[in-house]
Amino acid sequence: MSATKQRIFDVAVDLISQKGFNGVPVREIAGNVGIKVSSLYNHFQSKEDILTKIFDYYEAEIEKTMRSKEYLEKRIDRLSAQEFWEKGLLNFQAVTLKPLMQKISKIILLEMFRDERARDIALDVFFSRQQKIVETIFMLMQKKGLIKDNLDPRFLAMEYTYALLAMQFEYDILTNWNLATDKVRKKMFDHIKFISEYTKSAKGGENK
Amino acid sequence: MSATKQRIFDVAVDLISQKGFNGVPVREIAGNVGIKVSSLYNHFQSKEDILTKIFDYYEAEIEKTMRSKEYLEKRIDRLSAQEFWEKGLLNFQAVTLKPLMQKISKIILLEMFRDERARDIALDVFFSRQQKIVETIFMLMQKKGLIKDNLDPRFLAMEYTYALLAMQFEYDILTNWNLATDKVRKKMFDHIKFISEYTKSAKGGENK
DNA sequence: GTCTATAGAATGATAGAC
DNA sequence: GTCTATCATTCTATAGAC
Repeated sequence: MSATKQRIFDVAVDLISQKGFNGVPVREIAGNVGIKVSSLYNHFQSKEDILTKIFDYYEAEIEKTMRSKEYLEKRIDRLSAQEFWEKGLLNFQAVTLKPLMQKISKIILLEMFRDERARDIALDVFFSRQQKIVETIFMLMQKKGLIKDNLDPRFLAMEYTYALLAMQFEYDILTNWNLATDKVRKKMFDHIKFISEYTKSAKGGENK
Repeated sequence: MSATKQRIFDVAVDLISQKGFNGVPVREIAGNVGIKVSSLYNHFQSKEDILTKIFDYYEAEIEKTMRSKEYLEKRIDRLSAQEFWEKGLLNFQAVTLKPLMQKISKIILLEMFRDERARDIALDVFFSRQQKIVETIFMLMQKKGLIKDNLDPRFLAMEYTYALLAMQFEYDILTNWNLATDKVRKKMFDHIKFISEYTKSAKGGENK
C-alpha cells in the first residue's frame, strides 16, 4: 500500500468512526489527506471500496491476534490462573485498544444494522469468537485442576465475556467524547478478579 | 399529535433505525408516509427536528418506566427473591422490547458517537440508570436478608446489568436481521438464574 | 499520480397556489 | 394541510490535461 493510499485509509477510518459512513463525504476525506477527490479515486475504486478495505484490514488483524491467542492457550501450562487472566486481559486490550482497531470497532458498531459485512464481523468477533476461546481456556484450566470441577466452561465463558464486552462498549463511548474512563476500567478489573476468584479451585487458590 | 404527524414519526423511527439518520433522505420518509416532502415540513421544522422529537419521546417513555420501577422497589416486600428477578426481567423487557422503543434504542446506538444527545441518553439509560436501580434492589434485598450479607450491592448490580446489556445488544442485532434469538434469550435467563443463586442467602434459599 | 473542470443525480428546504 | 415547482447545495464519480 502506497504512502498516499495509507493516508487516505487512516483518514477515512478516523472520520467514518466519528460520523458514520454516510456522514463523511469523499470530499472531506480527500481534503483531510490534502489531495483532490479525483486523486482519491486513483487509489480506491469507490467510496464503498474504502469501507470494504477497512473491514478487510480489521478481519486480517483479528485473525493475527487469534493465532497469538491460540499460542497463548498452549502456554497456559506455564502460568498460574491469576497470571493467565491478567495476561489475557492485557492481550485482549492490546488489540481492541489499538487506536486504529478501536476506531474500526466503532465503525462496525455504526454500520452493523445496515451492512451485512459489518454485521457478520460484529457477531463473529464481538460475540462468538471471543467466547469460544475463553471457553477453551476454562476447559484447559479445569483439566489442570486450576478451577472447580463442577463449573461449566461454556457458562463461565459467557459470564466472563458478555460483561467485559458491555464495559468495552462503554469505554468506547467515553473515549470517543474524551470523558474519564478510570471508573469503567476499574470495573473491568473487578469483574476479572471476581470470575478468577469465583472459579478458583482449592488447589488453584494456593498459587495466589 | 395529529394522525399524519404520528405517521411521519413512526416511519422516520423505522427507517432511521435501519439506515441511520444520514442514511435516510426526507424524501424517503415522506414517500413512505404517502405525502410530499413539502407537506412533511408542515409538521416538523427540519429533518433534525424529527430526530429531536424521537429522543424526546424515548426519554419520556423511559421516565415513565423508571417511575414504575421505583414502585416495584416498594413491592419487594411481597415477593421472594426468585419471583422478584423474574418480574424484573419481564419489566425490563416490556420496555426495551416494545417495537418502537427497540427501534429508538438502535437509533441511539447509531448516533451516540456523533450526537451529544444520543450519547447522554446512552450513558444514562444503558449504563448508569439501570445499574443504580438494580443496586437499590440488592440493598433492599440485603436488608430483608434475602441475599448474603458479605456481598457488595454495587458490585452485584454491575455484574447483573453489564452482561444483560451486552446480551440485549446481541439480541438487537439478531432481530434486526431476522436471525434466531432463542440462544441469546436462554443466556439472559441463565445469567439471571446464576446471579439469583449466587447471591441467595441460606434464608432466601428456603423460599425456592 | 495529481490536478481542473464538470457531469448527473440526490440532498434539505422554501414559495406560493389551492 | 396538501400540492407543484423550484432553489441552492452537496453528493459520488469521471474525463482529460499535465
